[in-house]
Amino acid sequence: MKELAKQYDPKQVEDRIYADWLAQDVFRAEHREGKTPYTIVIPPPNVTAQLHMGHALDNTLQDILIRFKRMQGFDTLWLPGTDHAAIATEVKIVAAMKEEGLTKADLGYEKFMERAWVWKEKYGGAIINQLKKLGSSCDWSRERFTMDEGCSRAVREVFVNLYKKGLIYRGNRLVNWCPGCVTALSDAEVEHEDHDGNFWHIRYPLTDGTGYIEVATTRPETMLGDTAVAVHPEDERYTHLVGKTLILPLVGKEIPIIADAYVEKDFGTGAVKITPAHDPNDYEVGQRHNLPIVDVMTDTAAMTGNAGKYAGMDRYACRKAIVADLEAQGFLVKTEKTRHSVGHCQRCKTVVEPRISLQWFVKMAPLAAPAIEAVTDGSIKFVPGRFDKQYLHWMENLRDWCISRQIWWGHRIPVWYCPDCGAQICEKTDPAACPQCGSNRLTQDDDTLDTWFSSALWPFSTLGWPDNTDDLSYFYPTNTLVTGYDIITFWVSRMIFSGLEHMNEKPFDTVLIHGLVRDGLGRKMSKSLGNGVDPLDVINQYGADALRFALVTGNSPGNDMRWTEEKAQAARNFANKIWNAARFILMNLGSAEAAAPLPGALPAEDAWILSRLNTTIREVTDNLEKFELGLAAGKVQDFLWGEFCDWYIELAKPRLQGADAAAVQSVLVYCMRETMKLLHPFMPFITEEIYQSLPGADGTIVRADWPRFNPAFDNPAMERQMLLLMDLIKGVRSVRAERNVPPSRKARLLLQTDAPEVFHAGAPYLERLAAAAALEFLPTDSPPPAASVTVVTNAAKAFIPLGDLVDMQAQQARLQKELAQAEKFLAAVQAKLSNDSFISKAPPKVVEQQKEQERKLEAQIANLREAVSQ
RNA sequence: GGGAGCAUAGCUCAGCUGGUUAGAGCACUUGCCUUACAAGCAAGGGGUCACAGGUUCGAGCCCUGUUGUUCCCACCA
Repeated sequence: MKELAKQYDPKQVEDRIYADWLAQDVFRAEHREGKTPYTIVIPPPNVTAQLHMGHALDNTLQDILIRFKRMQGFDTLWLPGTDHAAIATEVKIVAAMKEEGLTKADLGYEKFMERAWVWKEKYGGAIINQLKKLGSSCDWSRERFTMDEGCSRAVREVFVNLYKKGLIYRGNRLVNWCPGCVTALSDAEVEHEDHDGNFWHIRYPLTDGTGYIEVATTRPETMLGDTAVAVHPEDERYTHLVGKTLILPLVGKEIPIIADAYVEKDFGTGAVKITPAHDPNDYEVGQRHNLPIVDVMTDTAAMTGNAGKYAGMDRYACRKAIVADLEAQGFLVKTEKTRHSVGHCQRCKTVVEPRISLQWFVKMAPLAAPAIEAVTDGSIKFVPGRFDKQYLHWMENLRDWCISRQIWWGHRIPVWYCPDCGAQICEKTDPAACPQCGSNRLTQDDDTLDTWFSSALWPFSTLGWPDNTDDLSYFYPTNTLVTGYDIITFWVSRMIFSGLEHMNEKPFDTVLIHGLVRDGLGRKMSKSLGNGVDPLDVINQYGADALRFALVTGNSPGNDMRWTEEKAQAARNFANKIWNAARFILMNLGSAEAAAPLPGALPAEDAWILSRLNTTIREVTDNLEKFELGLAAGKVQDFLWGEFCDWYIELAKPRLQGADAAAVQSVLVYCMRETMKLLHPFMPFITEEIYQSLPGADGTIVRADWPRFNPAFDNPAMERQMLLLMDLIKGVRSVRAERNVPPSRKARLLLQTDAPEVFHAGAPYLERLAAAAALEFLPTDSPPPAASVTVVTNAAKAFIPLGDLVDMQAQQARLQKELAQAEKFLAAVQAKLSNDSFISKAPPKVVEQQKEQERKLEAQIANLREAVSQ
């Protein structure tokens, strides 16, 4: 027998086992005759990301599912990869260049891209190794990258197809513009936040000198681009002024007063300055009234030449200057404090500026319709179901998707322009010359695509699409997508309409949504707060198994969780408990024959634990099928610790010295092995280590058969019988603890019972677990022994002669209290049973439970009454 | 302005389609180095399941309202 350490050390185990798995290639997906595929595509982390707790949770959940399905015999594929994360990555690269005093303009496109790829090679892949530390059983041979050759080809294919269907178009539109990243953004990439600001009331004089109109704005700098003032058509205060003109203060330009129902009469002054170039609503109003568009801001939010004397100023400096000038010239009526929503760039947090620019868009309405149907008709299910609403609400209110970005790191828009004839060419292969005029002076569009454009294709681009590969036909559609609720809009929704559009089939059937991992105070983990927990530190200190188990226990779909170190400690303690249980079993095996098959006729305790194991198998499997991973983890833990360790191993101890040692050994090994399988998806490393060391191990646990419910082991009668014994043991322990009797002080145990055979068989356990020096049976009608403590269960009365430790008065009080409680409970049970509507309406099973309860209580009360009167 | 979640023991949270006397971990109290484990064992204290109504034989769970809290969406300048 090999000597195992008393404490489990994950460091001695995890890396070695992971290396073994890779060496044996056990994660590789196969196409086997007669098997069913089960596929998960990883939400690709940003290629230069560092593993954080969100990744740890997301990937733990995926690994649990894929390991479970793999053991169930599916042809599993967990397809890994990374995302180029266009803006996020480019921001990092640009920041690093700045350290060297370089800008993108200094390098130019080609040199910048060279640098970017070098950067990607250098820093990309760290996250892949971190996923491996976590134990992720991805098929690494199929690892992909959103900008690799295949994914790029898929992007090109999709763009060209949509272009030719007229679903991609280019237009000069008002879009969200980030002056920090200097690019357009999609609506989804703008985060709105309430800010304190001012509401400036400004007087615009009428051209004819008969008065003025007062407007109010939170962004006075945009007035330089005003081309009208709008009022509500039915606002009596203003109707007589519609059609007249105003002089725009500071600018001196004449602008019309128009009527438009967009204006709310009761808000502000009821008159709105209209700046079509810098506000989405004003843009709409401008379109309706054919107003000119005056763009007053550059791509970095400085003022343009249109801003007159303010040209070149930053937007906020300009705001200050404008307010000062308005005040100085008497146009400023008043300044109110206000709180209003301000859009920020998701990546760099810069305040987003609505801006007119020439961008590419995807026409959403035709794509959204089938994507909505797929969820409403149930062919794609969110778990939990309430996320349907979030998804549908988003999908039903979509505006066209702005997909062009003015950055370089990404997929270049595959459109060429002919300077000679003005042709616009979009084909699957790069055009050498203009198909219309033959010009060879074609230039490609400078823009790149939104990073989500490529990740939207992830479930099929990674399987080889547009080629009809074996992987694509076998593994698509995928099965389960696991992700956080925070990217349903960015990613999940776009994968759904993309899959339906390009594959004619949904990309997955189930979307398992999880929440955020927050800190111990419930705050989001963030760099600025410095409250982030590094999963690698946790792995280093407690092990990957402990991290995984801590993340999954108590976690329910869709809900946020708080991370505290205590959770890791608890999980680590559990790992140690498992380790020691295994150590105990191995220490007691003696020889290898202990792997013998289970004996035919089983003693009560063996039948009991096998029945309990059996039930656990059924429940855990059921929970996993229903994506109740946290419940499943809890049940394995309860069985392993609370039943197998706390009871069965203790019961096994005396038997291991006796004649049926071999039988006990085989039950111990059997239970341990099956439990390791149940636990393997959650704690892959320690379960593999133990599985391998148990006799009879056949290869890796990764490919072991998932335990199945075995009707032959289902044994409620034996479970009931064991409960009688356990009740008595607990009762004896309780009274002894109450009197502070140390376990070393053994005492005789005298029993009065109608089921002596049960307790006779359990004698060794009573001696060991209830500190009984000897077990004796008294006739049921004999008087109690003197100076003894009395324990009452529904199956027995036990007397423990403890001499001077016995306090008869306290004992009477305790028994009276127990009796009162039992009687109260019985009364409640009998009230139900005497209620006709309960009998007639409650399911028979529930009625039977109550009757069983009544029988038990009556037996216990009878025993208690006797004990009290004795 | 619309929508959703959460509210259960001192703390963090489970509680699956309503069905025994509401659970776990941590913390706390007491006793144990019982030859797997002190990261352990045993025993124990601690909850009017936010509040108010309702449905039901039966409600932590379903319905209505209230309060508190978190989040998502939204073009009131």
